[in-house]
Amino acid sequence: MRPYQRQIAERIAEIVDPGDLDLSSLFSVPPDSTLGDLAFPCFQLARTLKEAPPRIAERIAEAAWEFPWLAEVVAAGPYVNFLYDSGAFSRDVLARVIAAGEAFGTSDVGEGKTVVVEFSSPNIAKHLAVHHLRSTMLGQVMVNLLRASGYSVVALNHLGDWGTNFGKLLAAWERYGEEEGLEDSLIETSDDPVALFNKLYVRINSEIETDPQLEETARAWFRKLEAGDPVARERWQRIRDVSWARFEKVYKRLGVSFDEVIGESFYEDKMPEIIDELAKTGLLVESEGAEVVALEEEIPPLLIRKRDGSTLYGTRDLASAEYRWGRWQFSRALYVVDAGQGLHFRQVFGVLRRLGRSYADRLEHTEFGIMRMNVDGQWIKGRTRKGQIVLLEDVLDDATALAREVVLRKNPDLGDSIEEIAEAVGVGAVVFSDMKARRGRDVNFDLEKFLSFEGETGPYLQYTHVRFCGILRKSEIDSSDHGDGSLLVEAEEKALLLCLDRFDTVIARAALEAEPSILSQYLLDLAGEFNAYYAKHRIISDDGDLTRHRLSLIDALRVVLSRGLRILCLEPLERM
RNA sequence: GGCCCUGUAGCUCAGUGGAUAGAGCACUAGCCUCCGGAGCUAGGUGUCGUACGUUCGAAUCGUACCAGGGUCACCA
Repeated sequence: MRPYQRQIAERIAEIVDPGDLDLSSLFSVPPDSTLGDLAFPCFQLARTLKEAPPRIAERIAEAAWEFPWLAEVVAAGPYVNFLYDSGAFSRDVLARVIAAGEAFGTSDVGEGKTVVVEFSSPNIAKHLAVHHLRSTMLGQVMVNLLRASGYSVVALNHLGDWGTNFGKLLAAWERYGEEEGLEDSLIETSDDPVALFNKLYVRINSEIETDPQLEETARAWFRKLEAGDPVARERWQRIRDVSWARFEKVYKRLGVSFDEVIGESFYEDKMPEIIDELAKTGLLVESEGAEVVALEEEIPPLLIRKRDGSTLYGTRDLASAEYRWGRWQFSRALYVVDAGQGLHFRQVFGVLRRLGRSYADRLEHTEFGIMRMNVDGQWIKGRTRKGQIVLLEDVLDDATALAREVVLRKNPDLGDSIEEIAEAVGVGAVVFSDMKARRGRDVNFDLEKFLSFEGETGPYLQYTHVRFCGILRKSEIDSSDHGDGSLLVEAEEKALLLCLDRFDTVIARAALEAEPSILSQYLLDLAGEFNAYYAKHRIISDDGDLTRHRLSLIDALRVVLSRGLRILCLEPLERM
């Protein structure tokens, strides 16, 4: 809690006896800034004190308040409103921001704790598509938020590199690889080897429909892969390598990186152990020829082994949870996976709970809404098979091209840096539009909206940052000569300082709730407040003292916006 | 049908049980002698899906219902 609020809560506790009521959780913000900066509603106290709220409010307001930073304490009906002294408040907030510098907003609540965040997790032999954007960016931003809160974080990519479909791919490779241009020696040097794999996959799927025999060939190839057959293994490894190389290019553009890339294949030899345990404890039961673990009444059992004895991805998720716990002893483990898998995770977590795993309650499915594609005017859930897949790279390219056009029009003399700026603005627009709404909401993939640069958008935030930089540059006053803020008494300045004051709690809440939009909304708020202020007041004026104090505010705003943008994987620019 | 999620302005969405529910987009009218107009200001709309309940107080919590979406065993 912020210092002012804590001190006020303590003082109230001296004036009236709160019993076991936690006063600090009761504060709110007055609906109108002219009423005050902090409000204390007396309803809860009325219950314990058996006294009317307005009377309590009066008693509190009339008591002695001797904090130098407090200008006014007034009772307003059942509320007590506190008005900070503008000069003192400004000085205190700015001093905290300047002292912390780029570290402002960070905390140590997570110190000594580890959080594992599984996100992105694309399938190899395919391209990253727009629908991967959500898991990828939400996950990376959660990682950034948690790190800002002092947690040690493991950013984990649970690569989809295993399954019977690779049997199909290997069968296709053997059958018509050469004829499709997949000459062995050329794979690594090909422009787009992943596209070749895609073609093979599509082709064998359509051929399987007319020739069911081929299905058996594919299964045979997968068995070879499982058994460690050198040819199968080598080809699979190459598919994995070229796919990863391709992913990394996109990840780099998005500011995404991983500490660990552990594919599903990794858990192949780790499943028997947990299956044995399930069998020994009697949880594993036979059902319709398959082996399952029953769960509570309202959710269906988790399928552990198919009729043919092979495992499923649920089995792999059990093994991966065991592995992660053993290796990291996490205090939280997040699965950044779409909401369509809600049942699956409830089943997996449920099985671990039935096994008595202490860590089961630390697993969180931080789900997000699906991305819908517009097909003939209808918003539908994207399907890879129908070929309407939109490549993530293409979206980023479109965004960058459009950004380049706009930047060039608005600011033609940026020289060589135009390419970098266009990339930052374009990608920023796409990323931010995905971070803006609560993660649980479904999003319609509307390219026009993704590429919008006006209103509540990424470029708007970047533009605001550019303004900060422009002012600081133009003033030619060194930051060591900035004022302490005690001259900042305008209402708009108070609003901005209250905004700055909130930053650390915003980060903390966003990390706790694994909800990037809390930060996005906050930054929009900050930028909006600033732009209104900027239109109304001059920062650099003839009044040298006032100028120096206002520059101090601008510098603090720049620090916070820059840090917030970085956490959201947007680049804070100096010019655009 | 069971379970999960979502219903707030024409559209997209904010809204930690507290005072008169807010932004952006779209539409209209303004604002560059002056820190970057990707901006700002002013215009107006709401049975907060419906009903009942809990509470001093409900968009927020509970129950039921309505509507939309997701999901329900041998894919991941």
